[in-house]
Amino acid sequence: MLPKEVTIKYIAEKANVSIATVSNVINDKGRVSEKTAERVRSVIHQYRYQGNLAAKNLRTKKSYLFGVVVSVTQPERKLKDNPFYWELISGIEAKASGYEFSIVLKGIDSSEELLAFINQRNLDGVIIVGAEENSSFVKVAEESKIPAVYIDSYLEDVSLYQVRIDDKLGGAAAARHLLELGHRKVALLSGKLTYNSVNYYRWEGCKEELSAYDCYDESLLIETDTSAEGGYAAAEDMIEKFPEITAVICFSDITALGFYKRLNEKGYEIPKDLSITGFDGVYFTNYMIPKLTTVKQDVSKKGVTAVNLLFEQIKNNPWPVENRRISLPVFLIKGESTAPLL
Amino acid sequence: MLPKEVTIKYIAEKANVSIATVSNVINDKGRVSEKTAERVRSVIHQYRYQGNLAAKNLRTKKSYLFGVVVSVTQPERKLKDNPFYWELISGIEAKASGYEFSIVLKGIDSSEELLAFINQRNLDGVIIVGAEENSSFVKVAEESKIPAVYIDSYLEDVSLYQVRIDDKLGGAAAARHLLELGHRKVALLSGKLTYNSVNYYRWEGCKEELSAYDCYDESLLIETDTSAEGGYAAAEDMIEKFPEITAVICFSDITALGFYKRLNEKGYEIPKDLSITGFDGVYFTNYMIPKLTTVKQDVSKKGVTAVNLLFEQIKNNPWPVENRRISLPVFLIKGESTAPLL
DNA sequence: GGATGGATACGAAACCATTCAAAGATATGC
DNA sequence: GCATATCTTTGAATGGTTTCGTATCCATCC
Repeated sequence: MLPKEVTIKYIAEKANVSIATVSNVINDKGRVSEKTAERVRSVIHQYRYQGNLAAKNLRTKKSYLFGVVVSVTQPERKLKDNPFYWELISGIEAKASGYEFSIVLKGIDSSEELLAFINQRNLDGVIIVGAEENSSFVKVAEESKIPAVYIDSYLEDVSLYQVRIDDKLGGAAAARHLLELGHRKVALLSGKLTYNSVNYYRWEGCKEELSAYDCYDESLLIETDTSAEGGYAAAEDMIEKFPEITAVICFSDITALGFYKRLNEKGYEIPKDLSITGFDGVYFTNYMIPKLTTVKQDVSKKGVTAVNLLFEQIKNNPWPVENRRISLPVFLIKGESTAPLL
Repeated sequence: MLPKEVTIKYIAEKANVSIATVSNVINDKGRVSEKTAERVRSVIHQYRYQGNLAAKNLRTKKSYLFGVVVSVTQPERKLKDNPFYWELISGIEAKASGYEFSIVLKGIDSSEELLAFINQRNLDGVIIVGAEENSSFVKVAEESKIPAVYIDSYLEDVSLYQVRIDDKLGGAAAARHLLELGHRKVALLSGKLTYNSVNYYRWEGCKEELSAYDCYDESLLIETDTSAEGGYAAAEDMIEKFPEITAVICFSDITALGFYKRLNEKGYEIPKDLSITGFDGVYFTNYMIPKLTTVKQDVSKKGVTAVNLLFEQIKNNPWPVENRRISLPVFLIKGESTAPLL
């Protein structure tokens, strides 16, 4: 005959010990004799006791939950249609599950929303994707003093934990690849190019590399939305205004996707008329026609790394500041969207 | 001078009322005079009091959290690389946020995992994506007696809340479209075709429509993985074994993506050599070249609807069983991947 | 003036776990 | 055999909220 709810108290009674002892057994506090512990464990098993997380949470102020915060598109409040996020979350989720943690996915609109989210939810930590230096998100997360890891941010505060890729090297790799193929008129298709953003460093890498060949041209730098629509729209402008360009470095695969489309509509052939490179190496790049040459990152690993960093903080195992920024490598994947300049 | 933690007790003291009164004000229980309520509210505001969710959760057994359960790929434990999921979750997240709920995203591997997840987390509800009739996931969710909504399931138990699209009609629409274009040798590229699955009904729709023209051919039904790889691999087989086919209905956009790729490699042209249709209408179909003809569903709305259904249950507002299955419409989007048979 | 009743405010229990100090039990050493 | 040290175990406090039943207040009416 099971009681309506099997609590620690119930287990204690059945095992003929105090509540405290049961708690000690569960949490492996070690001060319980093996004999007693065994008995308690068997009762726990018998009644399938599973601690009440809410009570535990209240007492210990730990929730075994952490937030994953991504910003949402403005008016419609939708998560951004970039498979990058899904791949990232896949990595995060897998790793977190291994630690008995669950993730709360939250699209955030404003810093107030973030603050309320963090404060109310008793989160044990938060992973913030793509916050920028001056963004209020960063301040909020810092002030609320919960363990945080920033993905794809370039924040100057060295005490913050950050995971990113070597964006600059990636940009440089794409540029070098095109330069080696003989291209000299290379356009850059960036997302919003704010200082210290992912796009900023990709741009820097490109710029340095192109400059080395003396062919960097500021007017060929286009900013657009990091979306397929953005790429599509940019293509329109670009090919009309700058007929001389022979290659385009897209700072995101998804803009490359849109770019392809518009180019195709206009009757351009890739890579014959124009060489294109992408960035990120999300799964669909393998299926683009022609296969996209792209700077690949291990997105899933990025998520895993962020979770690891979060746990180091949660376990109160602070790292020396010089190790708190982890930069993962990038790999240039040569597809068929780039060709030697004839 | 703020106390370390501003609790309801603290507010009560500052407002010169009892804890109970503060609680009543917060929860709009209405037995507080407007004068007192106003005073309490002002103190709450002054100290930026935000209730402690853990305590509230313990007391009320509500967590303002619900789970979104998707199954994971088997060995690597990764979320499936289909943008469909992300779009779905986008809808769910947006709607849930509006209700002050947060979503816990969980990749599930086994029914034990699901059970532990539901029991421990004090979830107020759970949305289960793509569970099949005989799946242990369904049993677990049913037994644990928490409000649940099934997305993309065909479960016979009429008491369960289910959201899906009219898969059969969608399949029929795709088939009819091709038939109208003159195609008679139409292959079907399905995902795992288990009874009462989404694929099953898409297949049924196709079958009936094709049969009406007396051209349904069982041997042209191919099962594959619902992934780009699956589509790619299937294309290989199909075009070699069945050179007579003139059109292919893919039961998922992502398989169509893989199919395109392989076709392209083999030198086939779409739609000249083969007409292709997809299913779901995820964002990238607009950017496929040629643009994919596909049976579109409003994925985001599907998520929103599921959340609504969940809330009806949470608010203990059970619906008559005949309204518990919501079937959303599908729309045939004519792209450029289908053409009249010459 | 006292009884009546509705509106308002409150005290205390309950939710379920963890934790700390202290008590109880057992073992050790002389 | 006794004092002391070491393990085990426990009672009680604690965390922050909701809720139920009761107490208080004040106005109204006879």
